[in-house]
Amino acid sequence: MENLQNIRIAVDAIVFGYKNNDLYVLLIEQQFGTSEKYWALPGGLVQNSESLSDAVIRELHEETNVQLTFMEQLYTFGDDIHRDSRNRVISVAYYALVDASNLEIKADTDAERVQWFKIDEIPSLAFDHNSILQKAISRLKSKLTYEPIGFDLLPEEFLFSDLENLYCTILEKEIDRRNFRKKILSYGILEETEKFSPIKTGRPAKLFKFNKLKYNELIEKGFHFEIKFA
Amino acid sequence: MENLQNIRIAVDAIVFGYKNNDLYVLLIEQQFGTSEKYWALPGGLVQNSESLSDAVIRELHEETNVQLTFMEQLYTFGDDIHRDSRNRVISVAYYALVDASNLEIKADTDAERVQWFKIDEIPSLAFDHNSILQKAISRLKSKLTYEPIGFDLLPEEFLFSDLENLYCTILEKEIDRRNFRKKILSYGILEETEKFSPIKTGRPAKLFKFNKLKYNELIEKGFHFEIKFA
DNA sequence: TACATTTGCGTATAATTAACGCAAACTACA
DNA sequence: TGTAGTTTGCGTTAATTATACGCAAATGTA
Repeated sequence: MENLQNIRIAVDAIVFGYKNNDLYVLLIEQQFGTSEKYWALPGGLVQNSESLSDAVIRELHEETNVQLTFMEQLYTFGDDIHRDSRNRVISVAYYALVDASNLEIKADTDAERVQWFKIDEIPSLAFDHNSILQKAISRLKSKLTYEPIGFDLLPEEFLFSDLENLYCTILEKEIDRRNFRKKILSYGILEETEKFSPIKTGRPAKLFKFNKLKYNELIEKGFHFEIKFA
Repeated sequence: MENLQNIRIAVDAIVFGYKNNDLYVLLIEQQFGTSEKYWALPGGLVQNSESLSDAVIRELHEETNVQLTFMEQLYTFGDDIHRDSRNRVISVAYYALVDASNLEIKADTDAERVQWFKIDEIPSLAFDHNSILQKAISRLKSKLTYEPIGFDLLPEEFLFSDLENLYCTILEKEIDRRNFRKKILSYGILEETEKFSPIKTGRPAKLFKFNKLKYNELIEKGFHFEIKFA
């Protein structure tokens, strides 16, 4: 009377990068059959003896060579039982961040292309990947407001104006530069470096670092990071 | 060269109820082998042609007869590949709320007992269900502060003091009764009824209703529900 | 030297949160 | 019938936080 379960389980990754004041996502080109090609989120089936997060790491390593700075489970997509037309596949989606400022992705092979896409220039993707991506974007937006994950999209040392632009572009909001700076600095989670920006226009700007240790200490004491805008 | 995937996929449900100023969770007793019995979260394997959320509803219906007022995916547990000692099972956990104020759960059979447990009197559960439950509790706590799901734990018509107690007990915080009332009322998402509480002590209290329509209208306009305490 | 540009610090005002006072409306009981 | 006990419902004030700006400092460039 045992009714054998015939459901496959996959992982998919939404990898975000921030570069030149724009948010990007990493896509790969997949071949279906002999002619059809589709851009899709990197991912694939989970192996029998690897954890879900290991599966994501492995798939990303096979298909790209990005260095993740943050990764978190997003959602499990399994309500549309025909999301993959060939078999029933349930997908556990993870979203991740990288410092894309100076990043080379794996060279293209004939079989597979890998490419950064601007968030507002996403093509029609395979399966339900467009809606998965939408969910990831909305999670990224809200997470950005209550956890300091913006730093994971920036280089180790960054300008205040970069951080500010990151928030503006991703959250698609105007923001008062001076109040933003005041607020972030008041938290005491940034460290000033001795270095200055190499940019040659306007007053030279200090480079800052995110002090994760200090942040964790504060969290212990009940601190709560929050960035809100009107 | 196809390596057949041998992973099962299950759903588990964390059902919360609020009764007599205490938070409860619904557990069932499972039999392992001939003698071992363990309390566990309701749940089971997903069928080939049902969606994940349908699977949760079905399992809950088979094992209990609770009427859900809210349900949402919590997390997918699949990093510990030995979480079930018999097979590799990945579990998609959902948490749900019910109005437990006047609720009969399904009568016990010999095979299976169903019971409400106070949140601070949870026994040692099967598999990794204790840690799943912990994650659900912490999600419930944070969700309570930024979405009006507290009403889903109360009867249709409730006293302000009930709502207040619900927040106090679940969040384990003191809270100024008067400021809490002021804040909630200022949102304009509650409706006063003509009725009064049947409680015979102190000044008679009005019964209130949550106006979900009004709430949704406000959300459209950019409203954001939030309850914070020191 | 004047100008454009961007950084970094400050201040005034509005809005919100936190802390508390107290009368009203009931029951219970002497 | 009146007094004590209890809970509700509405208020006021002080402290804190958010918002909206002003402006000088430090560079490169014309």
